[in-house]
Amino acid sequence: MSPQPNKRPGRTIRSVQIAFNIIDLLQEEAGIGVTRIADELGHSKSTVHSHLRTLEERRVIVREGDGYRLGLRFLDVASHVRDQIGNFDIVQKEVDSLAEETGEIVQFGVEEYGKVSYLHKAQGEHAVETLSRVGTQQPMYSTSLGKTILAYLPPERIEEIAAAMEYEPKTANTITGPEELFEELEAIRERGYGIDDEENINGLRCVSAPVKNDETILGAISITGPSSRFTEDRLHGELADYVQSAANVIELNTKFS
Amino acid sequence: MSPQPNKRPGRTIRSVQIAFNIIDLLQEEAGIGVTRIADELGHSKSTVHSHLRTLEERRVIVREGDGYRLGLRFLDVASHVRDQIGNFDIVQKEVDSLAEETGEIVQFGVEEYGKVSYLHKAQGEHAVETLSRVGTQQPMYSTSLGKTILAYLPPERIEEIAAAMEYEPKTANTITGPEELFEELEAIRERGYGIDDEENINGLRCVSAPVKNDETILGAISITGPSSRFTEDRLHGELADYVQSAANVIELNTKFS
DNA sequence: TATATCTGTTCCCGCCTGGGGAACGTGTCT
DNA sequence: AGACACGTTCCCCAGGCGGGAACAGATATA
Repeated sequence: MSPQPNKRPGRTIRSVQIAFNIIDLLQEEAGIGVTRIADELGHSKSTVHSHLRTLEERRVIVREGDGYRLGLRFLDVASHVRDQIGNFDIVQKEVDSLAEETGEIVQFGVEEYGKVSYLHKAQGEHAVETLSRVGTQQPMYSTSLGKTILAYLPPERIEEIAAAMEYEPKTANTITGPEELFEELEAIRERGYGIDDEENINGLRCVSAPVKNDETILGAISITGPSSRFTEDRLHGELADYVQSAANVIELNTKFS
Repeated sequence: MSPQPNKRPGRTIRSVQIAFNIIDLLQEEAGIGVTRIADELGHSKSTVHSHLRTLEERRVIVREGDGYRLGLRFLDVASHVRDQIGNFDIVQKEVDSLAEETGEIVQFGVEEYGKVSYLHKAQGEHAVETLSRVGTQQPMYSTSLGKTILAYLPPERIEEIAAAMEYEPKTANTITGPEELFEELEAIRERGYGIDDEENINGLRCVSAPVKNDETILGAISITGPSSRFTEDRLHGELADYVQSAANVIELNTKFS
């Protein structure tokens, strides 16, 4: 469940861990009850019971029929989170319109904990289905969004993230080590946009452009599609132009906020 | 902070309460640190510290600069929550298009814990600003969404919710007691849509139509605007037609899911 | 109707965990 | 240097929490 390079441990609180295990479980599988949860997590029913009570009182979960699901409060929290990130409205608008214009998948991502998290995603009409989903994370070395954001982070942050990185080859083209990565980052900085040439998923290519506020990078915007439609030429030409101008629009609108 | 009619208490876990107090606090005010949180909640720094560690490990919160904010993981959770509710895509599409068509505020809400929670909201170009926000809750007796949903809940559920209700007069028109409420619900069932005639906020009127799946109500869709534009005639004519046909579209598309 | 077997709930006990105080380390203002 | 923020760590001890078991309904099986 957690083969990730563990963070500094410090002191961690068991009850809270249990509570979030329950939440995680309910996220994956809604509508289950006390007994099922207790089995799944290896706790006694009474323990789970008091946790459910607590979470219910907090409106974190809701009793529905005979089972629980996550509460709508999370929608509220999510909208607060988006607001905290920066001017989300502009990003959303720009992503949506680019998706409509091109018909492909357009995403906006930011760095969090050394990974890329998708803040918003829009799919045009002939968009391919991908597994990425708003809020989920992907590695930085195998995605164009990740590499592009990484390229513009402060050098010490790059080092820090790169040090904790575990290069898992997702396809034949995936970057497999730091040297290769640093070269790639340099290339991105030179040309101003990042490429994913079937490095994360076979058959898919992406281009992405950085969105900066002054000198600090906020995130990146990318467009994704099948290699058949995304030829080398289009990727470095038309498509790169698209994401770069979209990034510009966002930058201009965020500048004065 | 919690003047609501308390639920059945049972046993509740203190650490988890503290954890969510921290989350709530960070939702309201991002970027604060250990000391500030400790002061605000009346706990020792060490206590707060271990909680923050736990939450950070869980990716619930993120350290940013010198302070914490809620993590993007919430976006993921939120999208799961929406999926669990029903076919959210259709709802979203229908709400958006109705908002664009009419230029006003359109919302979709469901009942949770005896209140209305907004699942989605879209504002057309000359939409008024309202305080409602996705995920937040409003009382059922003073909103058209609430009354409409309530009208189509099973009778025993209506009783249950009505019993726990505290009628707070928000404007001169707010419903102030059960008799009045039940009459209103009956009227809604007869005409098939609900009205809010400045009962929640002065100067604002709404119409809403129920969205059902077979006999169970899923939620309701509403349109909101200033009384100047929302005359009696338009409300019961054109605007009622709008929400009802939108509700129909949603019903037809959800039916086979 | 009785029996069995699922649920969810409650009770109580004893261990251990989590909350608090205080000391420590570090950086940033005077 | 000093003073005062901040976050972090350490340790203690009480009481909170996890767990087992008993209890209460609801549903199924005979």
